[in-house]
Amino acid sequence: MKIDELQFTVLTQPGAAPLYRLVKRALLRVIESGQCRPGLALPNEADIATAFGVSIGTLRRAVDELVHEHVLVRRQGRGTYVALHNSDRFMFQFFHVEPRPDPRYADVVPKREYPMVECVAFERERASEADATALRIQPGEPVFRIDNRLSLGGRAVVHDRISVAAQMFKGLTEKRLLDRPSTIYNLYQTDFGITVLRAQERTRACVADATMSRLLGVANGMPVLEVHRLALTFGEKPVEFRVSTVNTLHHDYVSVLS
Amino acid sequence: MKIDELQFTVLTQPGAAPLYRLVKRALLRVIESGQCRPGLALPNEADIATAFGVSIGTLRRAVDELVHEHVLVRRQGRGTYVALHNSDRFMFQFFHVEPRPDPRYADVVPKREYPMVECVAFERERASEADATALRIQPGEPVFRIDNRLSLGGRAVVHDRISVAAQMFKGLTEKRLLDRPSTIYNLYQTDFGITVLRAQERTRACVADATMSRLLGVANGMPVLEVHRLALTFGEKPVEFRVSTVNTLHHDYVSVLS
DNA sequence: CCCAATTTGTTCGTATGTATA
DNA sequence: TTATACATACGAACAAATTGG
Repeated sequence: MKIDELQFTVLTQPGAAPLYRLVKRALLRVIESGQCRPGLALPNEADIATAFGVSIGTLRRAVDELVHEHVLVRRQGRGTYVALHNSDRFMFQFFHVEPRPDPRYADVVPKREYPMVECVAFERERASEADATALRIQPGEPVFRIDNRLSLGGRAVVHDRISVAAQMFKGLTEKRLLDRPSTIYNLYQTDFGITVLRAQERTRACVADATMSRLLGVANGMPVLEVHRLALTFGEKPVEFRVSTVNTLHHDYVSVLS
Repeated sequence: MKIDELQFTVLTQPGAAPLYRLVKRALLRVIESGQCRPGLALPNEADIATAFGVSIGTLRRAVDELVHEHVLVRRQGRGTYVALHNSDRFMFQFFHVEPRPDPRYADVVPKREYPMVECVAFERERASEADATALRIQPGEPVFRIDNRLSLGGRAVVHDRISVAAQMFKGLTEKRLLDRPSTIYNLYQTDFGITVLRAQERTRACVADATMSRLLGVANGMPVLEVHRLALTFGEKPVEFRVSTVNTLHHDYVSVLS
């Protein structure tokens, strides 16, 4: 990507936010607008800085924040890239289920494992009340509903029920979903230009109903974890509402507070 | 705190980590050593920079990282302080239980509420296997065991079973625990010089046993959330092992992935 | 294998703005 | 008002990683 192919504006009104934040927002607009697709390199820092009419230090500060928010990725000697959702980094930013460690080998860090994903159902339905409030659409509006089953070490551990607004994912089909080469968030990004930046989760303990006990191979009435996740993109816009049901008999939901 | 009262060293061997990281570690050593107690201000940036023999930009970069890790707090026009564990910020860094929002009022952000804490038991016991592996001590070594019950809106929601090495908390008594003016992590910090920086959690769904159903007022056999938390201080040293049992009938365990 | 070009990473120093006491 | 301290912005020089010749 060359600097003279980019359309941008840096609104520099006095008394507003610091300059590096204006630059950051300008960069965000460039990225959101799709002028610089995920995976592509930005022009080099010196060129962007002069094009924006700011010093290189100011530009670097703006880029620093975007790197920290996983919007950009820097590689010394190569360039700065729009972040792609296919690396381990992004896979495990949103997948937190791990086998429970054997207490006898406490110091052994359990190796994070890629889940095997199996699509159980793909439907076009009408948004439920819960879908609608989460996705900020009207109840009854069309949604795609995807049911996936995730396995670790050959054992079914997680069931995901995913709802996305059909409006936002025009042309999504079961085939395209099944043929995706990487994660589902990578599909959102490459095929629909939607980048999931962060997610809110609400977790609770529930009892496995008949369907879940069948899908996860647990006894009926066993306690399971239920995680309600709302995934957001730029501007806090909701992208996906997902209810994950986790069999925590042999696995844990892990997180780090820092 | 004046600059000439500080003992410090900046090991600057060529080929090592970048200078700002060496400065960061030097600052960490100063803080860990207790020369600068939590709540106190550091000397101003210019003085620290000249004392360390680095530029102000380099020092600021080191401080930036420590601020990001909640070790330091900056206040424009006032100074830079060693972070204290008494603010909302730190309270809610480690407390994530919120009332379940009414779906009819989805846009209303539930106001975060301070839990009412009630000490149910305080004992000096011997470390179990689980305590020992988590806290990296020998099984049978003395530990303090604290059982707390937390209520939100007058309803008991969480039970915490806390284990800490007696070795590390010499002189802890039930009275000192009960008389604490703020959170328990604030007590660790002010009375024992131990700052909890981050924590790892493993969450699973369980069935309430007789004790828990009594303490939390849930029916026997109801599903509850069980959160195993290991709290860490400087150098990844374990401080506290805690098992939280959460009644998620009317509350959620919330988190943000970003 | 080494060299040169390119790009980000680190460090320096200075000047000015803004919040606080 | 004044002094102090952090915040922002600028620009230069060199280091380190990467790539391609």
